[in-house]
Amino acid sequence: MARPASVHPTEFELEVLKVLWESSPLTVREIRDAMAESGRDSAHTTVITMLNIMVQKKYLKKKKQGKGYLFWPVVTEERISSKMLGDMVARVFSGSAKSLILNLLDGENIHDDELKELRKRINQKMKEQKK
Amino acid sequence: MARPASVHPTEFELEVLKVLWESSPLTVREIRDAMAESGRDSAHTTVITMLNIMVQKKYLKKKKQGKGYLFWPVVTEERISSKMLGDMVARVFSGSAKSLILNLLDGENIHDDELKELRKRINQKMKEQKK
DNA sequence: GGCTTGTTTCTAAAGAATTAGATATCCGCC
DNA sequence: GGCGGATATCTAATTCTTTAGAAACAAGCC
Repeated sequence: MARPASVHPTEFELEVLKVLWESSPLTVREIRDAMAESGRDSAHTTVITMLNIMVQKKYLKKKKQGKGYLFWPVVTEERISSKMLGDMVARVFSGSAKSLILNLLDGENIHDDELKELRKRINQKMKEQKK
Repeated sequence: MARPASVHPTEFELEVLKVLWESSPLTVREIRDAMAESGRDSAHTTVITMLNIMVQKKYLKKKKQGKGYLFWPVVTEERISSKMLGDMVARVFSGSAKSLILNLLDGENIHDDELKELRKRINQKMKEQKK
């Protein structure tokens, strides 16, 4: 009878993960600083709170080191990205990955050389599926 | 000092929108029933509450008709989809639409004829950009 | 030992999302 | 005009997310 927990990392959690995917393990201070760099300047205690929640949710692990703790991710970027993307395909695009891609192609987001790369990858994929 | 409002339609709101994009305008009862069909069976008053919130948020408009109201969307599916997708590209894929698409292609989500269609669309796009 | 500095734990506040009951209102019908 | 059924409004409870202060604790230094 209330709001359900998000199945994906929340906004804050995703930012933490991005920092740690870049380099880990890190201390709270290092994480805090990296997040402040990219615009999210939270209090030290806030970051600790969130990190502990993320350990609870099994996104991270921590280990005592000296005064404080070191944190590192136990989920991969690929896995999280795929899950979030899959969810969006299902929920927003009624299960059609194709229509999602068409939507992107209609935007102005993709460079010429990137298009070339995508076409190559599609051809490859088609060959594989032939087998 | 609290959670910021979502810039996108929430889970519930998206389900309402999907119903109304399919066919509109509809009464509360019709919306409620359609949502129950697809698995979300809420109380009548819950649906009313959410619909009014959505009118406030400018997702819908309503108009008196007989006893009750008729509701219809004032945002298009394309617009909402693009926004949500753009947000995901930015937040999850660091701004690279290409890497999002590659992620999808690596899955097992796309049929052969769909791949063909995508390739066609990419070729088209490349021609356009040449100009 | 006690102070400083940096850290964590405890606690709780506030807004957002979701839920829905109790109550009020409207409209057609007898 | 009043009753019954359908509808809407008001109100509030619950949980999640985000925030961070106050207090506790650890470690090195004088």
